[in-house]
Amino acid sequence: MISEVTVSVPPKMADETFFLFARAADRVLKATDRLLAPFEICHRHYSVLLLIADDEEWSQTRLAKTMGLQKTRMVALIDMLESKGLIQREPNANDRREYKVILTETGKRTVKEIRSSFNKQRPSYLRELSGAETQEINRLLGRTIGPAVCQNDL
Amino acid sequence: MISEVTVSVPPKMADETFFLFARAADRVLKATDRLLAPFEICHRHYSVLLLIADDEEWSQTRLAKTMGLQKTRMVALIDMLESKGLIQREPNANDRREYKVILTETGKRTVKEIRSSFNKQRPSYLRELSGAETQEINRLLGRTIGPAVCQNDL
DNA sequence: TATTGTTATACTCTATAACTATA
DNA sequence: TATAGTTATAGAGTATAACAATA
Repeated sequence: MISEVTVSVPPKMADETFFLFARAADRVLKATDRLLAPFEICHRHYSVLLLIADDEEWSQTRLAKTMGLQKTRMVALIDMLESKGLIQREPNANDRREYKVILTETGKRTVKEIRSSFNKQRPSYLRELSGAETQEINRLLGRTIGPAVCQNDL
Repeated sequence: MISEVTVSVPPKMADETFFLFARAADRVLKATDRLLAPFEICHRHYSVLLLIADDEEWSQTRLAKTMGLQKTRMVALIDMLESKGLIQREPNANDRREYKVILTETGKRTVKEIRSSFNKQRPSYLRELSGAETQEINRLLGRTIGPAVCQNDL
C-alpha cells in the first residue's frame, strides 16, 4: 500500500483555485441534487423555477444565457418541467418567435415546498460555514462570475 | 422581444449558493482549460500533474479519491498523460496490484512551463478579486469541500 | 474477502450545425 | 439578415457492474 488515502484537500492544492472550484462545485451540486431528489428534479431545473418564480417574463434563450447553458440544452430542460406540470410555455403575442416560460399553480406550490425543505435541512456544505461566511462566499462567487461572462475570456 | 438579456447574476439568485457555484465553477474551469490549451491538456490532467509533482507517491486510486473522480475515470486520464510522455506508470514492488504514477522529465518541464505561464497571465476570474479576496475564497472553498466528502452527505 | 487497475455499457451533458418561423 | 425555438449528431463526462491479479 502506497500510503493512507487523503480525501481532504492536499496542502499543495490549497491555493489552486481551479482545483478547489472543481471539488467544491461537485460537492455542492451533488448535495443540492440529493435535496431535490424527492421532487424528482435536479439543480438546473430548480434554477429555472427560481428564475421564473416572480412574475418577470423569461424566454428560453434568456434563461439559457443567464444559466450559462446553450439554448439547445434549455429545450429538454423546459420539456421535462412542462411534462411534470410545473411550468407552461405561453406564446408571446409581441414576438411570435418567442415563448414566455411561466410557473403553473403546481409549479408555484412546488417552489414553496422546496424552499421550506431547504430551510429545514441546511445542506452539509453550508453547515461548515457561518452565516457571515456564507454571505461572504456568495459575494465572492458573484464577483468571480463577473458582470459579463463572454465566450472567450481568459 | 421580452426584455434585455442579462448575463450577470440576477439579484434574486445572489444568495442561491448552488446557482453561484454552477456559474462560477463553469467559468473558472473553462478559463483554466483555455490557459492550458497550448499544452494540449485540460484542468483534470493538470491536477494530476500537480498532485504528483513533488516526489510523493501516488497510486491511481488515491489520485481518483483526491480529485473526487471514480477510479475507472482515472484510467483514461492517466493513459492520455502517459501517451503524451508526461507521466509514467511504475510498478510498485511493495504491492504488485498498484502502480506508482510519476512525472517524466518532460512532465517536470511542462509543469514548470505551465506554472510560469499562469504567473504571467492572471486569469480573468481572479483579476476581479484582490489578492486578499483570492486567499479568502480559496479558504472558504476549502471549508466548503470539507475534511471528508463522503458519498451520501447532505 | 477486499482492493487495484481495467474493460464494457448505458446514460447524461456538451458543442455544433442546420432547419422553420418569425422579425 | 438576424433571432427564437427546435432537431440531430458526435464527443465528453459519469455511474455501474464485472473481471483478473494480488493482498
